[in-house]
Amino acid sequence: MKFETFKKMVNLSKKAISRELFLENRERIKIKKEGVAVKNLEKIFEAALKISNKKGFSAMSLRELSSEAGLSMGALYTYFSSKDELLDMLQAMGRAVAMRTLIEQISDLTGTQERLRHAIQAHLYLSEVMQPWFYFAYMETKNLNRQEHKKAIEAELFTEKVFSEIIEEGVAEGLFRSVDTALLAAMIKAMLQDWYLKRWKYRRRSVTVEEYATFITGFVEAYLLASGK
Amino acid sequence: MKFETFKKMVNLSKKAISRELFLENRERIKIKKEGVAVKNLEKIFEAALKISNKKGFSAMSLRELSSEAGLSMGALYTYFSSKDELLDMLQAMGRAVAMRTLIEQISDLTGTQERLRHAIQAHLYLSEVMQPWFYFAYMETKNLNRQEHKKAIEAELFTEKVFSEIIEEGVAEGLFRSVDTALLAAMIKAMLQDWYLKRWKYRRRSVTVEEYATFITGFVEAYLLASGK
DNA sequence: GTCTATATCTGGATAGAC
DNA sequence: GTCTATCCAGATATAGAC
Repeated sequence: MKFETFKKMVNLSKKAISRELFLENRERIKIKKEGVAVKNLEKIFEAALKISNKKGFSAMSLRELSSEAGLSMGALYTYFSSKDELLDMLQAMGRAVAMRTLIEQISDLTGTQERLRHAIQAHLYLSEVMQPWFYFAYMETKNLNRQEHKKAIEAELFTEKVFSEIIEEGVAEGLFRSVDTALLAAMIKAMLQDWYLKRWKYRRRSVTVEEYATFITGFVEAYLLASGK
Repeated sequence: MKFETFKKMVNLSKKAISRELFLENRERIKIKKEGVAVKNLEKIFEAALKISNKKGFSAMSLRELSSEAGLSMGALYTYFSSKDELLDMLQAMGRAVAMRTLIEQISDLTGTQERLRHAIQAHLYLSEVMQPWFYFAYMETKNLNRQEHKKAIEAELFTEKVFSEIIEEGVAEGLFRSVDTALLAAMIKAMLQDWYLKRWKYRRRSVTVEEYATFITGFVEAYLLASGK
């Protein structure tokens, strides 16, 4: 699948993401009209990621956020009741969208090798569509409260498990040679994360997300299909 | 080489690192007696990394640093003249120690495959000895001023180049098959970085740094030595 | 629903005693 | 060299007008 096809398929426009955010947090948001709320959340969300990814969430002042989002300080506080709550909202919302999309993408596929390729591709494409959020989530994990931090770790281990299970299946089938599946899955994760953590590098070198996906797939398969040793 | 042997060889005790820090910044530090300065810098350095790695440098208050380091606010300011300068000092110092050690380690080795293995191992072992600094440097890069930021990028690309040059050499010799060396080198970097960025994961799984080094070496060699495709 | 104005507190930084 | 006390800018958060 081409990246553009994927993008249309998952249909993760900024507005769609903001609507998710609104619905997920209906109880704590004071605004009642969905249209207004979604429009403003979209602005807050985008502005918060932009500033945080430049200087870190804790260094972002709410004045700055207010000016970047085009809303007053007072208005901001009708969408969340503290800066920490904003952090949790951003984190929880993005994670919910990402996890749901991933699960949708990786189910209903047959053939071990096909599934491995597709899982790698889906992870990469998704992190490309939601790049600012993925970068943010990675960099701010340590600033979350205990509960949210735990969920972030679980999400990392869950997506890793997607890979280790496919690999184990391939080993059981005799398709792949026997390897340390946990370590290999961790390495796949690390490589997938590099794509959104070091965008400057790959952009500078004009590497497309498709090329990157193809490279990783080839790299991993060479290891799994290697003859001896 | 075993990790413990490496550790003794490079002799990077905390005190040694602090002495470097003192010598590198002699002009901006007001304290004249080397003994006093090194002892306190050691405390400041360790405390700053500890707090920053927990909550981020910008969220660390100097009062907190002062209490963790066991020095008053006033005393802190005889070692640096602003919080930003402290950030730059930490960054510059660690980078200088790391780069020098790496260059020492990777020179004077013959045999392409041997050099590749050794480079991977040296990077990992070094990041293990200086783990708090490596984690800090990665997470705080975006908060550096333009000049320091540029140097951090250069250091990343320099170490990447170490790998791509060895690989290119191997390809020229006909030892390795022809691959995208830039991408492969970037992937090696990403995997090496995961070791110090996600220590919790590898500790939880009781993976030793030697095992990790062996795994990556095998992974990369399988790709470089793969037959067809 | 949104704004402006303001209360309150915490942070970085420094002066001056010892 | 180090400490305590203090200044003041800038932060989060809220009150009340519109």
